[in-house]
Amino acid sequence: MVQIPKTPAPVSPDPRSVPTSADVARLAGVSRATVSYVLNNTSAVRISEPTRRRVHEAAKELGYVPHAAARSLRAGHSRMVLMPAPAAPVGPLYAQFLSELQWELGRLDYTVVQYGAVGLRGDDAARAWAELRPVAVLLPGSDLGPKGVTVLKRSGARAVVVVGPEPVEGAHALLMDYAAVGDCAARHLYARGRRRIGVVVPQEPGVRSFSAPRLEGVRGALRGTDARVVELPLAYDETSAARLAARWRGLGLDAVFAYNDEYAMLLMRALQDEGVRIPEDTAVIGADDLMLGRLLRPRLSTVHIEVPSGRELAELVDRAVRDPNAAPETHKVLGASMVHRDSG
Amino acid sequence: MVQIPKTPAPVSPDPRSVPTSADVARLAGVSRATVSYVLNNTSAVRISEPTRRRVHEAAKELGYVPHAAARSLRAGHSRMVLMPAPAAPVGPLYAQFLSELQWELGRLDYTVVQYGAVGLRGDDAARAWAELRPVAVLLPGSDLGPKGVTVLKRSGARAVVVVGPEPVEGAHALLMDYAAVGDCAARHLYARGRRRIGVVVPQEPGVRSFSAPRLEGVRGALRGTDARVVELPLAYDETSAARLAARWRGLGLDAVFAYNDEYAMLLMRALQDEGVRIPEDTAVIGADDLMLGRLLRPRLSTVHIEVPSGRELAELVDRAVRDPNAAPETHKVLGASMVHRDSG
DNA sequence: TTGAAAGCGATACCAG
DNA sequence: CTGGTATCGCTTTCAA
Repeated sequence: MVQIPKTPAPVSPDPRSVPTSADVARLAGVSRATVSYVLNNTSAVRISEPTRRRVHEAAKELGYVPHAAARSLRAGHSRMVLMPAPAAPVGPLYAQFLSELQWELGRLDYTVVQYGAVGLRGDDAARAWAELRPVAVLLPGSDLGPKGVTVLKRSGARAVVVVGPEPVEGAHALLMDYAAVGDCAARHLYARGRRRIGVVVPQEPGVRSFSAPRLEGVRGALRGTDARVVELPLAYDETSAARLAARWRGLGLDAVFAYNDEYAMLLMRALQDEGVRIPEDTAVIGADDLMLGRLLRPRLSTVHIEVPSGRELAELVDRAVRDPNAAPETHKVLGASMVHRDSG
Repeated sequence: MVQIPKTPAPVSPDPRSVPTSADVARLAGVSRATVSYVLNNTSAVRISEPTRRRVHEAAKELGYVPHAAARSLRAGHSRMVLMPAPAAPVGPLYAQFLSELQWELGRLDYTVVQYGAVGLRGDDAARAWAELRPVAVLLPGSDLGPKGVTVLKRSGARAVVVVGPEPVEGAHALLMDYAAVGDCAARHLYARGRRRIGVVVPQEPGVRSFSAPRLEGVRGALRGTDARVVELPLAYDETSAARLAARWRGLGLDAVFAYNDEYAMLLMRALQDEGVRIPEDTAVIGADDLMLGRLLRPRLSTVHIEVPSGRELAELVDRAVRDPNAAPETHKVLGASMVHRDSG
């Protein structure tokens, strides 16, 4: 049987197809190996200058771009750091943290990839992430169990880092102790003589994991005292705020901790419209220390949250990648401190 | 010459190495092909039920996860939609748009990947993106020339879509006509008798490409009239705002268009502290129609910007991927409309 | 119904 | 200094 040539000798390569290193080699009149050496500046081998030029020119002429998948398949590893993309829009604090992190990891020669896997939860999500064979996985919020961590590690991830309220077996952790935020606010209010304290809990889904610990922090700080805590569900719209404000006097509260500065502003406005004096009748406290709060009148007292620095996390990732067998580190990274202004 | 066996018969496979489909095949006592058939539910081939079970069990036992790179290398394509991750934190409007987009593309079975390539600009960035061989590339802001588009297309991207102020040769475009925002504000102010109009231009780098067209829109709308336009650089901090407010009366302005609601709030607060009455002495107008503006007193007039729906963009991407040869579509997606409240 | 084998594109070893 | 070639993990014909 006549042997059919593998490549039907495309004298003029189809311009519609993606050029490979073989195409470059052909055009430059060298082997694929040489192309690889030249384009990667491999120092172990010395290629003559004329050859280098021919290769570079051929690559440019064809518009050659190496194929990342092929490369990392061959190499057996990549420098991809994977993060699940947040499902819902997140606040300015997180956005700030994220871009800092990207920058810092970029400096360490990692590539940050935010992977939008909607609709996948827990271990399914872990499997989807593992398919990409990232060298490290960063999990803000961490809706992942120890099993998910195992899946990721078995698939080659040298570091799994959760950034969230609680540690996960087997993973490094940057512990955001949100309860401390509530604790901080509660102590402040208590010290200033407030005894009937409302805590705003956003009704929006998805922030539950942030708001619940804050509420618990307040409860914990006031347990065993003569202060009372009332949970106040609030949606982020004017109507909801107005409704809450309308029944304010009936609630008999002398202070409110409002989850964050944005909810604080919403509620404070509604209370003022209702004739409630702040801070005389009711003290109002926010969290996150946004610019916003400084611009309100009265100026908003707030809990300043020290988010982990992108640099800190980037370095943790790098350490973990270099020594995957080290015991998981757990850092508490959330300093909460009261910024006392005028509202309470 | 004695043939050395390729695989040195690892009877008990190293548990530290990542399991492959070959490991699954070995454990299940079948061939790799069978494993692939079973795990992908290939309908063209019928595999006996006992075999299926053995394969599934083996896969689970090993914690097998397929290798995305290998798969897409073999397949010659992927369903990855790539977006450069924003270098600087972005506003709530964009964040909202982004998560909607992710959801909609997910429904169409694409995977959205935000790629954080810091420090790369223009064509270098395009090359870095092209290495991932995405099926489509989405470019918010579009600091990319036609050459970059060519690179992406030659590397197999079936759709390149810019979402920004101006179209790019060869790419689909969702045109955000930011000049219309300035135009809208200017006409409104002019109609209400304002003639000496300030335009706040953020000093922060990175928003230049958004602020410049807004300023131009104002200029364009007032060209040939008796109104005067003054550019007002402003950094997003209280000091800068106070400094600007201090020299306000000297400027002799009767209106200001403040880039967006956040800058508007910052400036408005500083002006009020300086005793400038709003809107009597100076009208203040923002943009973006954030919740924020409704809560200020006076309520902030603002330009509502209709951002493209994630759905719209997702469908454009899908159309383009299905028919890559169709002429690039260009849509104007930015409706700007005045929301008149109390501040001007 | 299952298995053997050919590649996808890039790299690195080993000859020449 | 340069060229074959085996290999990474997976899919998919083609044969058995």
